[in-house]
Amino acid sequence: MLKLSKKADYGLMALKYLAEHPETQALSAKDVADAYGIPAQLLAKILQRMTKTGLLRSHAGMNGGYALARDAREISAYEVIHAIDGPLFITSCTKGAKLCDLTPSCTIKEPLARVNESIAEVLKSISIYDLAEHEHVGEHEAHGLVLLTR
Amino acid sequence: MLKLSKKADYGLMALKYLAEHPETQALSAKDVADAYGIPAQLLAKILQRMTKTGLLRSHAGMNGGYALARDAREISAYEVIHAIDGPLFITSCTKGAKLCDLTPSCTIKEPLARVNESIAEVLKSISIYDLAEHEHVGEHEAHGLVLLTR
DNA sequence: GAAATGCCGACAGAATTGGTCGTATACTGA
DNA sequence: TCAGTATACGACCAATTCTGTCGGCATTTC
Repeated sequence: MLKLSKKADYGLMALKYLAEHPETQALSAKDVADAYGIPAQLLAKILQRMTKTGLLRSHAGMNGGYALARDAREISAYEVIHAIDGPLFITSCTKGAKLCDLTPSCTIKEPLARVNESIAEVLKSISIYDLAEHEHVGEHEAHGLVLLTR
Repeated sequence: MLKLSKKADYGLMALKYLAEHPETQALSAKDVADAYGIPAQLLAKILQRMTKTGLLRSHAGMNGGYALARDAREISAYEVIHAIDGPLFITSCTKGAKLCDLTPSCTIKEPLARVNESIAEVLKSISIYDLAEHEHVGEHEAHGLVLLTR
């Protein structure tokens, strides 16, 4: 429970991969899928989703593919997850429309909404850049991450 | 995505309810289920789970039921969720046994594990007591929660 | 011993997620 | 302008997970 969907995982992996290959103009869905052994068509759909929400730029045709729409530092894990899995988040009674049908049950919701916020904050504080490996500087970067997310 | 299971929700609600009725010796699964309109048998199983992990004390027979095993302040949301939904947590490739079967894919895991930690910390910082309503002192308590979970 | 309750495993139905297929559209280069 | 490589997108099937139910048993009280 409380785990990311595979799609979100794939999405994060893909962005990470793109972030690690800034030299290339664009990478096709297949390129990335092959790199990680992800079903190509599925990943394609995921990338398309992210394109629609402005995280990626796409280009059809030969040598086409996807590229980050912004600097990896400017794309948060939160955005990725949100783009792929929708509005998201804790507390199964997704508020918005009507409350938890039955009874004034969900008195729990309100406090949990705060937990929600906290988690969102954590995810927002992580960027794709943080996920990517930066040529063995890893030692230090990793340390930074610890502080970031603590 | 990333939402609590209904079971976890139910569990939290039930504990909250118990915390709000400290005067009674024990409340039966049915009592609680009726109070919130939750399927009684399902809730029963959930309460049993929590009993096994030591969050609740149970007592069979007439006027039996469940009661918190400790002060509400000493039971965290984390414990509840953990008891109900198992070991839990982010990153779909549940590490433990083998890694993500395919390729050295999950280079993402490591950084996400930290996110995981952060979320766990947040959940650990919330107690059942925080969820319960304390006779209109609410204003202040709620404020405290905000700070807590920032 | 009967009623109320907890305990537990098995299982069925529902919902969600993961993954595939087919087709249309766009771009590139020869 | 044609062939090949890509993305775009909707429909759909398959697999898994989650929710909820049932049945039988154990324990306690009256």
